[in-house]
Amino acid sequence: MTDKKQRILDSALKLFAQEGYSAVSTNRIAQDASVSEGLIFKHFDNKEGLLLALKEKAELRIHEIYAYLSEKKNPIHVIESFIDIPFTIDPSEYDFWRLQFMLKWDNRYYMPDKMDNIKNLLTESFHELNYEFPREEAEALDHMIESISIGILRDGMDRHKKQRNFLKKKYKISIASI
Amino acid sequence: MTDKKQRILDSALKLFAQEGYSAVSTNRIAQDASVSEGLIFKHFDNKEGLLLALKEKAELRIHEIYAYLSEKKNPIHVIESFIDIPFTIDPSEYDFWRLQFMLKWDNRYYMPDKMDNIKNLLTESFHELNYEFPREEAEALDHMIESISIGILRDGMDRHKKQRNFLKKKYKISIASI
DNA sequence: CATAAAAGTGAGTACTCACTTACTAAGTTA
DNA sequence: TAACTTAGTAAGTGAGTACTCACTTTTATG
Repeated sequence: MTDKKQRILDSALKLFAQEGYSAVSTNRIAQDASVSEGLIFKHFDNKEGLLLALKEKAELRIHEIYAYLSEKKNPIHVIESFIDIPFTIDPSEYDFWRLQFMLKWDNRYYMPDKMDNIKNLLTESFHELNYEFPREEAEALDHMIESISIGILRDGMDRHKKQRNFLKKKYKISIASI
Repeated sequence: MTDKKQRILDSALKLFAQEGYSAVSTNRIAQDASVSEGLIFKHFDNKEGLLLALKEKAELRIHEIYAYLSEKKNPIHVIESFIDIPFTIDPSEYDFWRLQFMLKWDNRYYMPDKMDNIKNLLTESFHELNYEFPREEAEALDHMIESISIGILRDGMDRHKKQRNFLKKKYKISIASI
């Protein structure tokens, strides 16, 4: 990965995440990255290639998260770590995740849930803890975390911090006060 | 509202919801509505005017929902009706709501939550029911309903039906089995 | 060092974009 | 019925679009 190729990806990610894929021209990406427009096509064939390159990274990251969760032995720890996910994203990665969430609305690039593995892990965990409806419990928690993630990506982490401890309390994970 | 003006709005809504605002040209809208392109600008000034017309409707609908919830006297009924919301949307309105959710990612058109009134109503309800953290409880439920709504808009209602009764059970609303 | 491949440029290309203009047809009202 | 407004059209407009191509510069390797 050359320096300029990386800069193209950085600029594309930033602009796509801020304004949407269709609203950003290859010209603007080139300018933002201080690179000739032609270079984009040398490296990524076409505009869509740029987007696909960004999506590949996302799949890797999701798999990393899954791997991290699945090595936990205690089901309580799986649930706790899952709740922690949106609160441990580094703000420098917000653009990256924002783009992934935006793409979920685009049928062309929406992949029917890569997160399913993680949901299964949660279901198992709730099952081990003898919850009555582990599948539904997992979906409910997943929904909350998805929605909290969206909130954080849209207006920062501060407004959502309270939810973290509240949820942990709800799932009887021992920690400090709310 | 003339027939052609309505057809322009219908086509714009459909195409914006399916492919995103920026990805749809006024030319395509005109063709889809079987209308001259110029007429769009006669009626709505510019492309953005089209979007704003669609957004106005959304604000009205959200207020209707709020009014409907706020006339419930029993807090249990407020919560139950809130859970019901995504399951009672008519599929013919999916495009309409899909567009609203998509626009939440667009800083230019995102209005810091028109849903706040509804969240306050939920908080009051949980308070009346003596929940320990009514505010957080309301946010959690709101998050779940938002995320379920997104799921329904993306891949239909069937996959999410179980969640409805599960949630009602969780909030001790008397109904049949899950 | 010679050479070939890869990285990078910038001026083009055909086409699409949102929007305008000049116009006609169909009401509506005085 | 004459004057005026509104609905509607078709053919533009210049700016911007994704992408190409002929070319130069840099980098790696035998």
